[in-house]
Amino acid sequence: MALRHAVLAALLDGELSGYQLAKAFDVGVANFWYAQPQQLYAELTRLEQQGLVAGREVVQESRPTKRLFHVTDAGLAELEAFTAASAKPAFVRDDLMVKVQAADSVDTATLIDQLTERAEIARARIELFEALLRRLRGDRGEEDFLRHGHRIGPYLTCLRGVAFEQENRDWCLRTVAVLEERRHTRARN
Amino acid sequence: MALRHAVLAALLDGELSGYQLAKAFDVGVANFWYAQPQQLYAELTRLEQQGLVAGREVVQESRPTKRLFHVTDAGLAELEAFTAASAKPAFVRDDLMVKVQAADSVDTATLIDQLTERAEIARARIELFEALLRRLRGDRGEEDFLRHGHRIGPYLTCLRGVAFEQENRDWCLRTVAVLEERRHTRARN
DNA sequence: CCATGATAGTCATCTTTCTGACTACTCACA
DNA sequence: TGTGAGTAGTCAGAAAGATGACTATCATGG
Repeated sequence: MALRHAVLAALLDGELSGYQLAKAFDVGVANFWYAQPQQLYAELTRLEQQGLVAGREVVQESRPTKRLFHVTDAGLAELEAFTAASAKPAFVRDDLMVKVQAADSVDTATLIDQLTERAEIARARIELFEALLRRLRGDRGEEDFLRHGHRIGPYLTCLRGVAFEQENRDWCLRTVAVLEERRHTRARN
Repeated sequence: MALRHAVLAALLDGELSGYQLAKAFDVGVANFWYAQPQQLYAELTRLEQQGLVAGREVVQESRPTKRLFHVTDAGLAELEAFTAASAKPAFVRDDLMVKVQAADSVDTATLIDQLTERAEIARARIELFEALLRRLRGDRGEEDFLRHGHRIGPYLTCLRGVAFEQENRDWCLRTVAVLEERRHTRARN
């Protein structure tokens, strides 16, 4: 039950509707959690029943009525308790890594294609995250922001997101290079 | 259904019993997949029923009888098909990141403790992975091994594991430094 | 002689996550 | 005039993953 905490943490940034939350999970939150909109709506319902978030209806003209949620005091207490509890080490689960693990037995060309595609995705995400970082720190320098800004949580996780994706991209490109060289070497024999 | 493919990929390294597989998932495979022993036994049973792996009993004296599994041709074909199918982008799911996202609202000291602990875990894993890399490449240099060695799959994924954990450790330490400086700054005001 | 830890594995069940298929309204564009 | 894209949300059920409680044997150390 950790999606609930990810939702709570995401809602700290201000009131959000389920729909907006889904958008958030596509960018900033994507650094450390991934979820479909349906899951988020379901989670919000549960959290509201338990009094950890509270929602209010906002009638809009020219758009459907939405419900904006915010974290309650009970929700904050829950987050606090969650933080105090020991976390199990992060784990990566990556289909692409499974494929590379089997690299010696499967088709190299397919693998190279997928690695290249992944490197491109990583590149795009780096740009996205860096734009988010610039937005979060405003006109301040990074050091200054981290020292004196408020709400540095999202900034810190985003920093990790950038580093992760850079590493991801570098590794993909390096792996492609290795596989390609081996392909050529073998072709010559 | 991706654990199945992780198991198949892990079994490419040679015949393994469920128990040995569980060990493998604690080290090399941990780079890209995590699973409990019970899940692995269950998965092996399913894979055997579907003819993707085959097992043989090995009676041992001084130890319980075990079953060693290897990937069948059908299993290889399955891996090939899996590789050809598009992979969904990797995602990280990390409790600790959720806590950092909420850093502005939760207890800083707890967070610092957990980040420090995580950095230490990362350090230990880096050592573990580097030892594995040395073992895999034997007395060859990395470049030479990657060019001419066989079974480079596990080596490549392990490289990523090292990079991931290094980045992990660096980020944890950097985050600790930031949080600590803020704590002191605030104490002064 | 007893406890502990490593080897080897099973069973049943519970949670959590993921997916597909829906409804409904508005706006812009062709 | 209707078609697609964006906003906003719901429901039911399938799939995947995690957990707790077990059984056995042998070796080692105290």
